Amino acid sequence: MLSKVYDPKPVEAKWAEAWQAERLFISAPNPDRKPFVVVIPPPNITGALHMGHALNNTLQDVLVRYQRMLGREAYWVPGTDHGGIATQNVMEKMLKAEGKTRHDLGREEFLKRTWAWYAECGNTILGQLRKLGCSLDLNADNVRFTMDDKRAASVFEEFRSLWDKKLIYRGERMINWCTRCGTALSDIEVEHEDEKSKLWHIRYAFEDGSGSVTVATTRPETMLGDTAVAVHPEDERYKGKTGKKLKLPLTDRLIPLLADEGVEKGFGTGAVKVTPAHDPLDFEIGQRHGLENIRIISYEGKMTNCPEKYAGLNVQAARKLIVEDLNAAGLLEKEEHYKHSVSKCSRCNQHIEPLVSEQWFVKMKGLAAPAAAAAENGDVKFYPPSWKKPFTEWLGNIQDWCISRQIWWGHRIPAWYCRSCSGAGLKFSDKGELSRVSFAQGAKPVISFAKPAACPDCGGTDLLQDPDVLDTWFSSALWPFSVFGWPEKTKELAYYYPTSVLVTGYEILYLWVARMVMSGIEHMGKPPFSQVYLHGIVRDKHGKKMSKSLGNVIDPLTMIEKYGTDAMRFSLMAQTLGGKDIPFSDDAIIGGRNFVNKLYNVARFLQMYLPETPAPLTAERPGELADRWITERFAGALARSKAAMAEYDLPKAQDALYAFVWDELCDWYLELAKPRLAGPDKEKVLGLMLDLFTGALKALHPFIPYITEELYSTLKPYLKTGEAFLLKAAWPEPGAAGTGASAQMEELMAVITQIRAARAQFEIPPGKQIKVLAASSDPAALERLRTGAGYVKLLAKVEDLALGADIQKPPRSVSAISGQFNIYVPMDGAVDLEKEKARLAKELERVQRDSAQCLERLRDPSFMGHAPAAEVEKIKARASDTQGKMERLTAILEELK
RNA sequence: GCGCAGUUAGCUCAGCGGUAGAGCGCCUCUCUUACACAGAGGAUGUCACAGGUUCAAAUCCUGUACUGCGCACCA
Repeated sequence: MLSKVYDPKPVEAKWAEAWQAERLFISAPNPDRKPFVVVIPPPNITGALHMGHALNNTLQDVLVRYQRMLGREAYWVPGTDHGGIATQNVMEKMLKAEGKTRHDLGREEFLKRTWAWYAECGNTILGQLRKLGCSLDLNADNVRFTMDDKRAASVFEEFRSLWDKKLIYRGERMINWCTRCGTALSDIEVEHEDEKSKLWHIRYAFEDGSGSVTVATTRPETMLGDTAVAVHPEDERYKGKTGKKLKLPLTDRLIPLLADEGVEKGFGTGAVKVTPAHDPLDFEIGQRHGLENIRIISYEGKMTNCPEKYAGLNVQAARKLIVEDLNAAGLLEKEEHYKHSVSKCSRCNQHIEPLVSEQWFVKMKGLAAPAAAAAENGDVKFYPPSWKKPFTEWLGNIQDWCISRQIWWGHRIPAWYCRSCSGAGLKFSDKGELSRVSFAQGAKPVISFAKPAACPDCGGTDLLQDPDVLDTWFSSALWPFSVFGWPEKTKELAYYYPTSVLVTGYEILYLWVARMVMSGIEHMGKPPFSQVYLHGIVRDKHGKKMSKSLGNVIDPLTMIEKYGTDAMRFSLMAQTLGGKDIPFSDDAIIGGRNFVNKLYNVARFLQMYLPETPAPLTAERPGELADRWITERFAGALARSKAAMAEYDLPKAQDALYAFVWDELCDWYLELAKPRLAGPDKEKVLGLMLDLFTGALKALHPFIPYITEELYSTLKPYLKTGEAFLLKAAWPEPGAAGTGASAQMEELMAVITQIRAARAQFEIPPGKQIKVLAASSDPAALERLRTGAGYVKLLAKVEDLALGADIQKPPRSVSAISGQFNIYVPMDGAVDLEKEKARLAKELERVQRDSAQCLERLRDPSFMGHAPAAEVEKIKARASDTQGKMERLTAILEELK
């Protein structure tokens, strides 16, 4: 006999291995079948998988396994993402531990190391996906990487084609600069956070001595780059003063006071200092008035282009010193506490410096419009649907996308410059490497994947590649078709594109999903998927975001080690609803583990009765009430589960099966079957149990693949037909329901429950066989109970069940009411009369309340006049039912007096 | 500031017009040869608040309050 408790570890390892070795998850174009395609959101190669990955990949796996069992040509395409800044940061952290920076290594050596890291980390991630039970073919020939050769070809094609269409351009714009990461970022890689700060009021005096203007600012240090002060054109306070010059404090520069609609009259003093090089609004004002952009903060975050005193200071230090100097000069009018929103780098949490810089951009408006239309007209559908609006609104307000990053790890921008023709447009580092490019100062690009043999203008051969790399999302945007070899016209691309559903967290809806939709339409002519399933974030049990600093991180691998993969998957699926965030804890997993153990024990139970030498059982099936009932219940559970799957309601789909197995198959049917397994019906009953249980295993397989595959493999030899692997089996078809067995069975179940309750409350020892009497004035009901007497005797431990229309309550007995029946349980000794009275009185009260409610409604003319007939009938039936119960209860209570 | 979600049993959440539900936790009994990772029984709720619609509201509408999340140039 097997152990009482299931040990998932060896079982999960065995099947994970077998599935990969047999290559059961590989797919090939098959014109006879409809494909079901999912591309994995490729995990960044930044370390181990976390709980979010566990959720994301389990969701996909459930969908893919389910569709595979429904007969679709299922293909879930695996891969990893090079992860741009995120990965570079990981590398830099490791270097820091060695006391080095990437500059100590140089670009080439740094990239060599990162590729080595990719080999290591990429494999770790694939191993972890395998552990999660993902039905991904993880053999090397099937795994993609966003920076492998084929994907590099896709990225180049994307760049070239957008460049040719003039959708990629280079220009000087306000961008978000992270001084820690040392690169530009796109707008959506910036997070906003409220921060306590101060609002400083600074006085700028007019050149002509006619007083002054006071500006309010949260960033006094940027005043060194001011090129104007602006007020609203209709602000009375500044009537006649605009156009005059102001003396910029701490410098010898003069700046104009000008009028601009962008200034809000109500805020502060109504006058705003204008620093076009370091503030987005100021940049716009500057553009409108032709102001000069004076960059006083360097890419390193240090003061520059300013009086020597401040040069080289970091922003914080400069702020402190400047405030002191202004105060000393009597120009600081006041300082107030102020809370405002600051920009932070989503990768390293450092403050972002907005600054003007020449970068590569993609023009987005024209790309966004068809993507928004696809969402509007339903070509791309969202689950939950509430994401459609934010999606289309974001596309509607889209800004151009800054795609160049001043880092090393990534797809290098395929632009080359001739050293002699580009002249002053090329800037070099101390080491003589090309460090920055300026088209404004004369750099001329040649777009090419490989180094061009010669400069098309002068024929020179000294060409240098652009030092920047592309935003990591630039390659991710192509993922649903680059994985199939685009721009090559492969047969995979033709068969699998567009994919079926994209499953991802809502936090990358704009960063990734929107861009995939745009590039899919642009390059393939169709959106890359028709459905988007957006899930929430896995949080700790209190709903807090998991983070290393809070110490509340739950590691999926630890959970798997402790409870098994199936248990973790089960509990994740039980909680992921409506795209909401998921509070997760050890406690939550235990329910999953217990269920897996329950299944395991059902199999153990069956094995006790199955012959030792496996052979298919008889094809005959039993047909008594319990058999018809359980068959009907299974059909219902399958139907509910299937319907829920169609709506992406995975918890409901799973729960329907869970409830069937536990509450019906185990708690009732299996108990009822026990004696029959020792009798002549043994093989037929066993056959039905095997049908139902293996059916449930199939239906549950997408959720808990390991235990179901394992149990199926042990039971398969007893089945007439069986597939080699459960995962290749067909998902069971719901059979017919509504044979009437349920109502009849439930009547008996209610009687059993009543007897059990009486036993428990009057402390009749659980093992003791008792005598029970049941009376009813309804002969048909009595007949039904007579037929089902065996069930009652078995499950309520009754050795003698007396039935009759005129049965009287025996003295020293406990009473209960169930449906049509008065049930009496004679007691050995004296009955605690007070307890019995209290129990019945409580029941009477409940019935009375119900009855009164029904009668009141039936007396209410507006109810009778308005409610649908069916509803009225229902209430009438309830009224008569409760009336009967009341009378019977009252009679019993009367007798007890 | 604008928008979107949420507010139901101690906890996590279902239910979304016709008698308040599940899982976990809690209490009582039971190690009955599938399972104590179990079985049987039990307790627990002005369904955030205020209005409205309706014969009937946890469920629909309006508003308020909190909570969370997006978006936003208020210096």
